[in-house]
Amino acid sequence: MSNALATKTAITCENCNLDKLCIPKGMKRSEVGELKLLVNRNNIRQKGEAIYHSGSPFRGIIALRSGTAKLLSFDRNGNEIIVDFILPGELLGFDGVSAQIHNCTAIALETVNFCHLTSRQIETLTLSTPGFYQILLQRSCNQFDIQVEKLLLSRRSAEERVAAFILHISERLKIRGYSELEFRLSMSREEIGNHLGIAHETVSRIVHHFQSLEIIEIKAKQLKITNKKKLFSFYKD
Amino acid sequence: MSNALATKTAITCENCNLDKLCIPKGMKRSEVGELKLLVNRNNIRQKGEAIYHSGSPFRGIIALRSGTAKLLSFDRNGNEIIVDFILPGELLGFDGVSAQIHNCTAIALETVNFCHLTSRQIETLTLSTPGFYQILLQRSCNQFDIQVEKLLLSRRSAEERVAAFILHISERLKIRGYSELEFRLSMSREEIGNHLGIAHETVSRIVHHFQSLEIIEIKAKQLKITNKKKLFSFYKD
DNA sequence: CGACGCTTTGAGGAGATTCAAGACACGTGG
DNA sequence: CCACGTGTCTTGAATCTCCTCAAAGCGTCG
Repeated sequence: MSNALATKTAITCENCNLDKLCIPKGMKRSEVGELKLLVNRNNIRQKGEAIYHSGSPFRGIIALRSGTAKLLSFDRNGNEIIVDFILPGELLGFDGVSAQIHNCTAIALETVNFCHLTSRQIETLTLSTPGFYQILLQRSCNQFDIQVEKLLLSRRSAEERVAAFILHISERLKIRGYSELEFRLSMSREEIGNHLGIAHETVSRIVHHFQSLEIIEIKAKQLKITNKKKLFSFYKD
Repeated sequence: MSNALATKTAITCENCNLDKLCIPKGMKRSEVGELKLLVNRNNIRQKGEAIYHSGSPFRGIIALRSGTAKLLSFDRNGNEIIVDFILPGELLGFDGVSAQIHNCTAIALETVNFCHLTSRQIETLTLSTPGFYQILLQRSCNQFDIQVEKLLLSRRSAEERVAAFILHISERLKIRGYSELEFRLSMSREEIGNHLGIAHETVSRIVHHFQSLEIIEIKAKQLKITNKKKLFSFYKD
């Protein structure tokens, strides 16, 4: 059992990120059952398979129930640029809303299981749940805040970026109820570097450096944060 | 007359960016008059004055009628990081939608005149204009596409970034009906560098380099693109 | 067990930064 | 209208961070 994430019960409507769009904002708990019926569950993709492709028509929002994915675009030379990693319980597909055509490609980093809320189903929800659209709007404007956060990060040193990366993953896993101090990094060094805008060799060197400072323990993809405070000081100092 | 922008008639509801939110998407031309009555026009800020501050409550969307502004955040040391420049006819304020608190500060780079569509007025429009919310959603998800564009740009050389910066400004001015080949850069080299993530000395050197290649002519803040094709090749090759 | 891909480690080099100093532009007041 | 001062812009030189290239180590999976 190498994948710590897989040991937890799969994400359901009640604990997936979509709940933030339903339960707290006017949608009654009883209605969540309705949502359950609405949503297409148990879609599977194997490692390396695409969930959707850049250029394909937008078909709705996706929620990862288990597994991890990468969201990527391509530069003018056709090299992939990893825009984000999507962790279990997180949402995917907003890159298709604006133009109704996906701007990015989503690829499974390991076997993933996901729900699919189609455009039509979103319409249904909009009608039955007043405020649903407003929530979608807030959620997507949230992208703006995230964008600013990423901009700030892009100005910082390679070391600070790696520290921030580990802390962000940790925080996001924690929110969904996973262990925040010990988890598996499903992505390669190459993919981490790509996402952070640094060479994979640099990632390797920094991870090694953090280990020698006894901030983390890392063996292959399994990561353990042993001194979160110190790691955080790398990011915030 | 040093400011080429000021020579054009001021932006009105009919040619401001907001029109994209109304006319093409279900709002009849006749209703635009209604919008005119709704909107608070002729707000003024002098150079250096804030339009809104980070941390202040969201009060609605703003459309610049004339003048230029910068949208900024602060890093952990309190240094400003310029998230974007806002040109005449463009919209401002989406950084406050998600949390209902502004995430950024907007400051006039020269005297600006702007319209203000308050949250309440947005509500009114939502009720009277079906699909208005959907359009706002698309507009804000558009942020996602822009974010990807910026991510790609952040991976490129300083020279490519400056080329892209000039071309982007040119394109945005063109869309609003201004000259695309000759315009005034209201922001300082320092501010350009800040925005692009490079030192202001580097901006200076690159601008000088482009001049020596006869791609642009620049005198103080006045810019003329003399070889757009070549400039574009710097960006896309 | 062997092959392949991923990761680590080292050496050298390129691009951009930082620091420093001088040129220029602009607005102010005499 | 010009002299002056301040802030912006330019230019040069030294330095640094991170990249690229290269090769070896390690793990994983057929």
